Amino acid sequence: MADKTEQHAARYDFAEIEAKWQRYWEEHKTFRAVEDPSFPKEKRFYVLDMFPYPSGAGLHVGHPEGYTATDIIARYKRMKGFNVLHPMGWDAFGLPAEQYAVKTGVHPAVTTRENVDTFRRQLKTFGFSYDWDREVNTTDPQYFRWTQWIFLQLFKKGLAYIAEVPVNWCPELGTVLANEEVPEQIEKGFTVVRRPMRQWMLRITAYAERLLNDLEIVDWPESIKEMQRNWIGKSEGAEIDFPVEGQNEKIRVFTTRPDTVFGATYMVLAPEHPLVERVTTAAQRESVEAYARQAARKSDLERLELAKEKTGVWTGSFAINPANDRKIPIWIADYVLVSYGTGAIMAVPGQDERDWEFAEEFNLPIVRTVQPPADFDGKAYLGDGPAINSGFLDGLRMDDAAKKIIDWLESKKLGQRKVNYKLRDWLFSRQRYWGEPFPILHLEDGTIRPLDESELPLLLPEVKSYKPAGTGESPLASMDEWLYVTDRSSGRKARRETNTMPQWAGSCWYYLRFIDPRNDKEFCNTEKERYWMPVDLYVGGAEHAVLHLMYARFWHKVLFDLGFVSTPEPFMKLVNQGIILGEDSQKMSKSRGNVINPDDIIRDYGADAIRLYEMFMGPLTQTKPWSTRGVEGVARFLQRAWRLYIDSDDRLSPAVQDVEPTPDQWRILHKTIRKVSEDIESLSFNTAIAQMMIFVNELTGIMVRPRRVLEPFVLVMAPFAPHLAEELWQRLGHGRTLACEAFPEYEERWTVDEEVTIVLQVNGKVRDRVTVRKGEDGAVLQGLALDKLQKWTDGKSIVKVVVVPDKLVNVVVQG
RNA sequence: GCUCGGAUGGCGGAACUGGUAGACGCACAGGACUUAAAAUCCUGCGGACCCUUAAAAGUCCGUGCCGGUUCGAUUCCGGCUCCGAGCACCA
Repeated sequence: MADKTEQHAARYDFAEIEAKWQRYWEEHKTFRAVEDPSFPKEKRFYVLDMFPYPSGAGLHVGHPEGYTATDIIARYKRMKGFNVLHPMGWDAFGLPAEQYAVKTGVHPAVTTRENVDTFRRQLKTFGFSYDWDREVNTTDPQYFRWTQWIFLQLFKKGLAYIAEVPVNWCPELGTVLANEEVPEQIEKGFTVVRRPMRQWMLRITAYAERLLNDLEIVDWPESIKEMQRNWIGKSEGAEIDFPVEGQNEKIRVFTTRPDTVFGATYMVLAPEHPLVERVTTAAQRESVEAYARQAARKSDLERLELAKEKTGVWTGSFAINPANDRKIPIWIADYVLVSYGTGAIMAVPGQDERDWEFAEEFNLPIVRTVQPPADFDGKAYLGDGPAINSGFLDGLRMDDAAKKIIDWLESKKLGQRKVNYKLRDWLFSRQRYWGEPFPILHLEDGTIRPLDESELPLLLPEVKSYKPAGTGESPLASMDEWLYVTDRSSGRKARRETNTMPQWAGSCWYYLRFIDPRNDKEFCNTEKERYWMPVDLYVGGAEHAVLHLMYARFWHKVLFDLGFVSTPEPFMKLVNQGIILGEDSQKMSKSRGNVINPDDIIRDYGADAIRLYEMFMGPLTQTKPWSTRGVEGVARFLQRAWRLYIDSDDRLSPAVQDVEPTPDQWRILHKTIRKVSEDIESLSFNTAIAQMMIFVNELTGIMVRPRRVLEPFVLVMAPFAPHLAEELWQRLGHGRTLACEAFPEYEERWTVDEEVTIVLQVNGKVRDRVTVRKGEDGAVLQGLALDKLQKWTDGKSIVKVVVVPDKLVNVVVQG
């Protein structure tokens, strides 16, 4: 039975202790990172969180999940002798602050500052070991001058250009949206229409191949890599020219199956295709134009819903299939997209399901060019059977046929091999106020002059209204005194670019600014960059799988090509933390009323408890529901751990003694060190915590608790529950923070038990167990087993005995 | 439709390269302490059956479903079902 003092031990005062150590770390700058050259490259560790957008709602419990994981890693690595860079900052440009400004007239900078203060205060209450001296904010002119500077590098390299492109225009927001942003806004109830506008584009397509290939060299979740691969959408095939009958025009198509060209029985142009007008006959003009108008009006959403039905109109003219010189009709249909390939297809209904449906709908001929399997009863067959009805390709399989037809087309100058990507250039401008202004002047003659580096940062002007100008331009367009300037070099009048950059811009390179955040000569010092890069571990939500992670990789590669950074990829290892659901297992939302505020949890249970709980809930990468009962559980564990050391009178317990630990105590300690170290390395924090609980359970109730076991355990807990650990460390008589103490090493011999339980099976069923010393001879085990298992083997013949030392004996019998 | 994940007690989850399924925690039940409650501590806790005053012991079933490989399968293979995420007329 436990003694009286233990039963009535005082609760440890987490509020006081946590505040005390947070103050200590801040005053001593415990977690400041310095580029100390005495650390070899492999002993430097850059662990990064996806920095948050500081919303007005403050931190939710989802934020600290990833942040706690990286903090455990950061603290652990420091204790393992690494020089650790672990920074935090704010991705603070964005729509919410601007929309708030439109409503209230409060400058977004003011809102942003307030929100950042809240976020910072909240994060500090978790005791995260960030180097706060490196804090950055994307809306700080000293930050975005370098965002503008990088844009200038892109511009000079020809990777930024203005184009008249069909954009996704959102009238309610008064801005265009990137393709990637459209579904989200539609979901919110906004309308999005297609409309051509002059926009800044970034030539990300120039990097498509490298963005695809370099996925091989990063350690990312397969699902994220796959999403990026799909987004880039590489496909190999051929472009083929189809002459238009009776006109000096040809229609170029892209196909991944050039081997099926003999089966092309008609052609389809996207309604927006530039050749539509010229190939349309007078008789068909009216219906073609009506169809094109209707297609243009369809929103993406409608296209999605109507995806199943095939519609289209004949243009009245014909093309010539270059493979067999047959005359085939030219149609327009919205199932062909102007934005992919050449915006035109050769339709091969025999092999393509969509073409098959269309051909059936409009009674167009269908010719099979690939032999389907004998039992095939479907419609379009896309397979790799031998070619049929294909002239000189007959009998060849897909790959050979494709090669032969491409060679033939190339020799006749009718087509060539072609690689195509789904990836489009990045629409980079927004008609908003709260973003980085482009460092660009438009001269009267239409030429574009980039600002000089010395003219950066180009600040946002103060405006009277944050509303978009309504003309499709940003609010900046109404600020004449800002807008019109005299160009320094030419002395001519110039107008500033009124667009601002999208929110993604600042997050494309922030991980580099953390390396050298106060540098006013360069965006990042080259030597420091070489010191820290690449990011060793990057943790954040899966919602950034394609956008942020693709854009940042793109900018990084540009900077790499320009010699500004030393690694081809920025983020070597990526981990997506899972979403935390409400207690009702539903997504947390205000309307459901199931939102958990971390401030409340810290107030009631302490920062160490919420940290520990969020790590104990389950695997980091998994979606899992919140349980405040669960928080109570880990809070109880922390109390029990505390009471191993501290008595009810709040002093070091007399049970903590300088005595030699028993072998069992050595074993539980070393097993714990081992399990926790290995689990931290593999980010299996939940099982690491389970092991710490086992340790505490085993030592609870023991009257004499050796210091030589308790002290290392404090260090083991430290990455998870740093406040509690620091306090215990101090009370054990240590003068300074444990943050840089060496993490305990385990001794192999203490991680194995002397005795093991051997399972005795008959025909694979467990019948008995026996405890023997570890390493017991197999023959002895077999003898023991046969003896113990007689009851089940009597009267049967023993076919075989399987002996696995230290594990089991399985007796196989018959009869 | 395609791609990628996943499915284990009342719940969250554990299980090394095939070798004791259910660690750890939550909930629940019983008990100790208390005038009482809270807190704390101790014990039990997958299901069915058998037996018994009770307990122990025992038997069978059990990791989404069906089948296979194996002395032995949560783990490997084949085929399905359901759930989640992403993509979606990409030629």
